[in-house]
Amino acid sequence: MATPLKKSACVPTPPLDETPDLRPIEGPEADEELAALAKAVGHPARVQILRLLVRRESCICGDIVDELPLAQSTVSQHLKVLKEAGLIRGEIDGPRVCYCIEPRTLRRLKALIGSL
Amino acid sequence: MATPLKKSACVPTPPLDETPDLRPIEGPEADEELAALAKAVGHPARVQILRLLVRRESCICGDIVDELPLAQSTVSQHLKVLKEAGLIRGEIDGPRVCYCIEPRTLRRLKALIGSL
DNA sequence: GACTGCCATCGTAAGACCACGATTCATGGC
DNA sequence: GCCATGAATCGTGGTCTTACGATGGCAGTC
Repeated sequence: MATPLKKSACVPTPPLDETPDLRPIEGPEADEELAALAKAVGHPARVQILRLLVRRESCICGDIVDELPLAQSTVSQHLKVLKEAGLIRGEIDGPRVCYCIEPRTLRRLKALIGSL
Repeated sequence: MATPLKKSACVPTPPLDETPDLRPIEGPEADEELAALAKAVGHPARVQILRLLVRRESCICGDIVDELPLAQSTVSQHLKVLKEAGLIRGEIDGPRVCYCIEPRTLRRLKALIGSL
């Protein structure tokens, strides 16, 4: 069940990309959703991580640790928060893990913010 | 120095509205700013408050307390968070206080989110 | 002046967040 | 099999939220 890919680019960005979101842009559930996403973005380190991942459209891994002035465990926690919010995705690439933006969720966040 | 307005609509929305933002959309300061704004939005009650204030383009006051299932003091705290983030403004209108959206900051938030 | 209503603030208790070092787990190379 | 490496998780403090009731201040009203 191994990925037959070279370890160079580690899965740039997943298949689905343009399917529209069917969920409502407002209402109680949308409020909860927006709050959860905003909370995940509500820390400078996580904003930096998101920026890093957006900039390099392909994904990186523990280079994030080198870019941030934080301990490895702390960065890992921030990554977990972002992953649980659905804003990023982590894929195992051999010994390391590569993270990339989940464009669908990011678009969702923009739509929700835009509805304000 | 009293406002010569009837107490019906309590200052719809302030003068300046269309002046463009000169601050950069990314960089360390922008990251901090986005994180602070997102953190302020990162609670369902505050999202609801923002929605309320956007919906009624004029501002309301303690009606917010009636709309939310929270104690008056809790709502007041949430209002304080939003005010300190610069997302809303509170003006004294006789015995009550009227809150309204600060459109400039809201636009700033949208721009920052949009830069992701 | 006394009273009422509206709102902010204080004080407090429970829980969440943030950061770190230490540990554990998985993978690939030897 | 054994070791190195990259990453997640654990455990621990310190700080920040969140919620509430209680208290305090201020603008109008009587």
